[in-house]
Amino acid sequence: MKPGRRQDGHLPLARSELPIDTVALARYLIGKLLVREAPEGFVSGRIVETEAYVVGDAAGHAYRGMTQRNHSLFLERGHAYVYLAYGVSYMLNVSSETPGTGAGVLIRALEPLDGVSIMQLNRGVARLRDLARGPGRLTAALRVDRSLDGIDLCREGPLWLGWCDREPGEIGQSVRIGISRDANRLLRFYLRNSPFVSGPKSLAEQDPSLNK
DNA sequence: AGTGCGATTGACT
DNA sequence: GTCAATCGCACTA
Repeated sequence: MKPGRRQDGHLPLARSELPIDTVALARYLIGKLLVREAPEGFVSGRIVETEAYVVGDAAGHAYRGMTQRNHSLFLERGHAYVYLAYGVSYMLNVSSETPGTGAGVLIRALEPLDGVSIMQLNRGVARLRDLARGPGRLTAALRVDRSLDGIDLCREGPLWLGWCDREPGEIGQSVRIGISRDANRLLRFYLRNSPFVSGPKSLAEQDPSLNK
């Protein structure tokens, strides 16, 4: 890579490299790139926080079977499932497991890399740390909405996953954020020491057995 | 047809 | 720290 120049020639992740298992995929995606090619320009970020919504998970949208909303969760791994949460924020998931099985990984936070000025415009916020820290914030920064639901994230297009040549760093684990069912499982993964991670990172959260 | 409830965020005390 | 906004969905009747 040439010094002083951003490397934009990223390659999409090969689907064959994606772990089929949802938890393994959630870990795997930490440190990878999320790339958005929009009319406004090229935007990318490094994934620093994910959550697994596994098979048989009462907190998962596929728990009660396939519906019109969640059918993308049942696609072959590496497809986008986008839905509107609280009528306010779009959530971006990567489908996992084998075709016909409903499970996925929620992307919860990005470290902004390319297109920072575009993200600032989309978010109406200037501070780098606040651009994509949170699942609803990152979709706003990247202009991800239901129109991107179901697209293949393993090939170049409006939204895709890419390789990152930087070392991921140490990965932390904790309970998931904002859910009430199946709430004690350690299915959230994040880059330790990253300021771009959402939510608390207390010891107690990382290990609920420390709670009194 | 009506109801309750979120995989959240931003504004405010 | 608390709380309202906001709407699509799943469920009941």
